[in-house]
Amino acid sequence: MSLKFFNTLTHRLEEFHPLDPAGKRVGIYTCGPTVYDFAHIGNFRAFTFEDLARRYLACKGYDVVHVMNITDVEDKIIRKVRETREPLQQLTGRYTAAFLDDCRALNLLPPHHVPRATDHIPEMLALIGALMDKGVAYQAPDKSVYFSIAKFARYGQLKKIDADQMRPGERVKLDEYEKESLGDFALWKAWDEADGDIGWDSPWGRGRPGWHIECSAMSMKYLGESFDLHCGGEDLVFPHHEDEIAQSEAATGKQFARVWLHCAYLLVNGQKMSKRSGNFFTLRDLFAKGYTGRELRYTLIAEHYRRQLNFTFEGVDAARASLARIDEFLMKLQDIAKHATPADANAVRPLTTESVIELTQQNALTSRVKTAFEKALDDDLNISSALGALFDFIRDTNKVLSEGVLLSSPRAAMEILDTWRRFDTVLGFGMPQAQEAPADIAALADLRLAARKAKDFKRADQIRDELKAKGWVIEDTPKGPKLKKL
RNA sequence: GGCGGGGUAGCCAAGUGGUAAGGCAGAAGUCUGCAAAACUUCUAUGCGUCGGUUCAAUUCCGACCCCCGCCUCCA
Repeated sequence: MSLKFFNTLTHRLEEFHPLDPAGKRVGIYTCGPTVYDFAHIGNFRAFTFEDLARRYLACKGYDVVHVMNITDVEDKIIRKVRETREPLQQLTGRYTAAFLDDCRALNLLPPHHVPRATDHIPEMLALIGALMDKGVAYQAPDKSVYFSIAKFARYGQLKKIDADQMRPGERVKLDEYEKESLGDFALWKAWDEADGDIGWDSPWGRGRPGWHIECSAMSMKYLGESFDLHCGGEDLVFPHHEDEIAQSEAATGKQFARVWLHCAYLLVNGQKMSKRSGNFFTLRDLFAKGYTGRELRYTLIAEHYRRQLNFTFEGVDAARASLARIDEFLMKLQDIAKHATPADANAVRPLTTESVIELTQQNALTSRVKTAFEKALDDDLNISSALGALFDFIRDTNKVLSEGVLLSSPRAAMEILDTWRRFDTVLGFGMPQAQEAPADIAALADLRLAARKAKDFKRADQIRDELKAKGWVIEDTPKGPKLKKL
């Protein structure tokens, strides 16, 4: 089956083929955070979607090299340094560490390279130099260096921008710049007093890099002048990615990234997140409300990346309930698999007629879900369809379980768990861990069992309530009572 | 003004020219001392509105309404 992605560059669904002639290595560059504050759940929607793309490529057998930058010098950072007087490196170091913590909480696979902008000033200067040499960049009277979009005929590949129809936003004061053309963007920003001691020497004077140049310099350094995938939020399409293409391709004469993937915005209660409307959340805010990284991961990943995701607490609660269903299912299987013998694990135990039937029945379900899962994700990461297939599988297998068929077959349970582990390399939800009850809890459970046997149900229910208050749920199964941590 | 995405049950959401996956929530039943979990059944004559094409449209075409995003440093 072939993997298809919706390429922003061509605006079409395209079959994915790596640049690598061997068809093996895939380079992905994802635009990382600007570390001047905690990242919010909207940021993490993008990072989670990129993680899914990366994991799926790996699942398909590609050798993925994932690069994500850390923007650690930029206007907002400089403003914060000025306001707080905290040294730049200390400030960005702190928020970088917080960001990486959050990534771990969401079970995002660490990128293979996490380059910081300030560590790559020489690479950026070299790129700017090349653009100056080619005559597509110029130094303006304000000493800043700009890229001249008029010199790059292909400008506007990602987004059809008609300069005459543009309505400049309100965030930029045009008269602050001395550019030749409105659309020109800064490659190097000349130092001014507000920058304080932040700045680097360059052939064009002291200053700091423009926003886009770091991504071009660092992606090409780690992935080569041409590479496979470049991802980010849809808000980066213009101007950020457009400008990256212009400056990279103008410098190298080669195609920059071949496939561009952009995820849609996350809204909160139907509106754009903003601190003013009180619907602005970081991961920390949600942890404080009792939600886990895993629950957020499910929430963020469960909606197709090109559709707007409306984040609501009802949505996270639904994610929690869905995960509980999955966990219940997996723990039931783990319980059965626990009784496996070494022979089961090595699959050399002679099969009984009964277990052959069980395995055959289960193999049919398993192969169906594998096919459906892959077919769904091959289709531009259609996660809804993939999860649908998974829940179909859970229902069908539960049915077999409730008929008592699988209960005696640790080997079948192990095989299902193996299949699930493979799905989970893509989903990253993790396998649930049944917790052993501590002695005092187990003792209470024994007391309850004794009460039940004596038909003292009032006492038994009392103990059940007591256990619940201590965070343990007791379930009576045909094999006896089972304790579960809440 | 330009460009783009979307409107499917209470909520989230997949999908197809042939009569609506899945999850959450809800109802009833089986099981249970009672529960829990699981299973079974039920919950959109309907897929924004109005036209058109077709044997047949939610799916194609046209018009319209509504929501959302981007249009210079926001993932």
